[in-house]
Amino acid sequence: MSVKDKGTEQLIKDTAKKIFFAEGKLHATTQDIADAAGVNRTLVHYYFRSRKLLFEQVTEEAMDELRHIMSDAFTGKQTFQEKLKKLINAFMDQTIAFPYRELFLITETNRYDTEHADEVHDTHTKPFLAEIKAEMDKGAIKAMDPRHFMMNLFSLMAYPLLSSKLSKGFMKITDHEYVKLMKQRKQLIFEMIYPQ
Amino acid sequence: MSVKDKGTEQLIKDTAKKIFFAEGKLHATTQDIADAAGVNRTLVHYYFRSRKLLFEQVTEEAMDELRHIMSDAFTGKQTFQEKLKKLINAFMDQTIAFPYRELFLITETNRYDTEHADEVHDTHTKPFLAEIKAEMDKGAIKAMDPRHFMMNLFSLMAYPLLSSKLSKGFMKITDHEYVKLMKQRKQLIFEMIYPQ
DNA sequence: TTAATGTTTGACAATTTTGTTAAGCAAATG
DNA sequence: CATTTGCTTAACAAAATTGTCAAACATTAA
Repeated sequence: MSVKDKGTEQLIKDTAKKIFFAEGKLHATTQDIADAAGVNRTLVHYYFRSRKLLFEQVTEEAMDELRHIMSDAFTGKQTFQEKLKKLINAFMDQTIAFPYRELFLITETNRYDTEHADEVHDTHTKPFLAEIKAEMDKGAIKAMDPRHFMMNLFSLMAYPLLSSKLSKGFMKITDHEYVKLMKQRKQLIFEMIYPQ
Repeated sequence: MSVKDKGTEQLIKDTAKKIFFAEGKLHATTQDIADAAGVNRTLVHYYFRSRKLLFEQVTEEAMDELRHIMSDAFTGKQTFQEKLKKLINAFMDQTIAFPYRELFLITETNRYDTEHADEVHDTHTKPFLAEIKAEMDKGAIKAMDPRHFMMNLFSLMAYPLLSSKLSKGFMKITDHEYVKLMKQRKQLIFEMIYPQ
């Protein structure tokens, strides 16, 4: 099923996500989005009422996507090591496709001072933190505040893709080389986080 | 010398940096900046001609600040270990004060497709990468592409501060606790990067 | 076919943001 | 004291962006 076949509403939303999350153009106007989607700008208002509501919907769905990564990876009876690999694999794939998704969320939450869902913690994050703690007690990974562990993990996965333009400039890395480096990171991050 | 005493031009620039880099309000208008600085908006145009020129100046100075961190830390005859500590200390302090500085640079470079300074590499980054490589050859740190090492380092330093709102939400961390965690990271990052 | 329903469009209005101008003001220089 | 100079302001103009509306169009059901 192509992007076009999903109907105009979905097309507009997907195009907005592409512009925000993949291209990192956070200042895109409704006109920019309509143009990229190849539709009349009025349709943005027809389907979403206002620019703000489109943004809110996109933001909410992006938050959901983030939430689900952890619940997807950390359910089931696999070992911690296997779950961790699954998490790294899924998150990296998504972040390669949409490097600026979190950047969008951060700037949007800074824009208006919206507090975001609290129940997330209990359902998704808390079990994850508990498993980390258990793994530390076993001595499998270095003891530290599990929240530091989690921050380290997500930092190593997200930041290099978020800052690719800066990194390319500072380290003189070509686009081609950068892709190669990013592909190596799944394994590399696992080894840093979970030393053999 | 207080912020006010530096003259209006500097005051406007400093206020803009505070809004962009400290508060992460990337969509701030010239009116927002003028209000925060307590001056008439016309002064923004008087001193900087246009919004775009103010942004370019702020961007350029932020790039310079980033460049200097590495040259500052990596000149002199200290050991690699000492230089690394110096770098972590300086970068973390700056990032705690201005967590969104890089976020601003990333979105601005995404906005217009500006290529950024190449000579940076030779003067600052290349010697740093060479020292990393030497340290790996000595066996002091785990062997990998030195560029990965550098990415890891900056990821661990920058990302948790950049994403503090998301992290606080997902892990239910209070503002107070977050500050405490961030203060611990200087040491923690050094230990992750440079295992004893 | 006709009516009903949902979709798309262009023209227009409103709002927000940026940029310009001329005049006022204050310090300091002759 | 008069003048120059740089700084500041309010009022206005221009541009960019968002939002509205009625009419045209297409699709489906009666």
